[in-house]
Amino acid sequence: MKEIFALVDCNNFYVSCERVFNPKLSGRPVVVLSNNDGCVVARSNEAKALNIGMGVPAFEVADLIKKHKIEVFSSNYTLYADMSRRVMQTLATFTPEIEIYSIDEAFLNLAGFEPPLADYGRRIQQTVRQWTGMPVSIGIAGTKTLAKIANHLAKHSAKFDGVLDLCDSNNLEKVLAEVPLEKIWGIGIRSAIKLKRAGMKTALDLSKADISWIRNKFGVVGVRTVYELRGSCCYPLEDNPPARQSIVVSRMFGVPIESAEQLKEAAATYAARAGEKLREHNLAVSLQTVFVTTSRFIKNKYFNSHTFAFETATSDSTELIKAALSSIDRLYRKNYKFKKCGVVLLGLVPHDRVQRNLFDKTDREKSRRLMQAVDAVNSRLNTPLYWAAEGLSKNWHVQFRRRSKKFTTCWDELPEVA
DNA sequence: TCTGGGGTCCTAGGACCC
DNA sequence: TCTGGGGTCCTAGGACCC
Repeated sequence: MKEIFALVDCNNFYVSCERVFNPKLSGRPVVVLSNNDGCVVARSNEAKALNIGMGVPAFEVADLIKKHKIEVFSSNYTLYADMSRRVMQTLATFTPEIEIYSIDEAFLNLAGFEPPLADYGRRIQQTVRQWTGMPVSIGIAGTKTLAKIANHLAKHSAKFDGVLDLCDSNNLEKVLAEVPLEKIWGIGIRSAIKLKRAGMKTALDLSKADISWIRNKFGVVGVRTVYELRGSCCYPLEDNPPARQSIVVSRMFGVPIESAEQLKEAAATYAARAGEKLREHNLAVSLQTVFVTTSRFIKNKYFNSHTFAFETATSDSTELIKAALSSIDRLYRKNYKFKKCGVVLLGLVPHDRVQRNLFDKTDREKSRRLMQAVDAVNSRLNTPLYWAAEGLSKNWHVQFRRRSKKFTTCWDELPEVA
């Protein structure tokens, strides 16, 4: 059967999450900032209209924010993750064939559903709004790349009111001729520049490009994009997500770190968090890379990384922390202002398929029970257990000065009705 | 003064082997 | 001066995504 994809995408997701619990924000310009309140990562339509760019540093738009009384929030990942879960659960009531593509997007397979599919899309849209408060846009088409385009048009053109089905479009060429290259899924800034140099301007141009030329310039990824624009499906629905390849925990510091001790606290903190993620996914790790870096924007730059190989794959935070500390011993240099470090776990294997080393003397069962106990306690407490190596004061810690409450996940922070 | 975080896939090139 | 051919595996870096 021919594939039919619906891409459901939450509008301005982080901003919409804030608005669900703070209705006064509706109709007002709102932005949400990244960690340390560094960059703008979400904007309401009103903020976009005021020329607040995506990803711009907050200090660069400070004047605009003041002038237009823009509402500003720090990221509240706990709230956003919970809202995402609610939206995805709602979508799953419409079809079991769902691929959660990101925190705010999912592909649904609508093959076999009775047309007109736009009506069905509208029902999905209304249900999500009613059950979760989240506004979504829906694009429907025969390939994921075309569904992305449909979604983009649905969101930005008032006449579609948030839902567009390109399957029954008899003038697909006319639609594609309106889509600039940069808006195509898989075409980033580099590829767009190369394509423009070759005289192309729109998705229609790219869909008609010579395949061997594309293969030569953009590899198989480029070829797939062209076929997808032509309506041939190259990316099927992944409703059984493939095993994860890596786990990363990295953060910029609230203030620069100069001492080895504090750098170790940070590395230990991130290693512990990486260990939690590892166990959440029932994985063990065989390679751990730790990297440290100064700011990208200063003269005296330094970046370095070190990789530690575990003899036996592990998911024990104490082992990750120990390895991270030894990595910092090699990476630390005096007289640098470190701005960021990170822990990367690679070589992930399912926990129940770990190959024991012949000379491994560790009591794996004891370690597993300890980690289970720590995770169980931490899932219930607001002030979790942590390892001594993480340090007590953490004055380098990431800062969130304007964070909203955990409205949906913390009894002490429920919204109040006056 | 202040510039995010976490992922994926692909490719080219080197090491190594027969 | 001349200096195999082909395969595999690994890694770093590029490009992209949200």
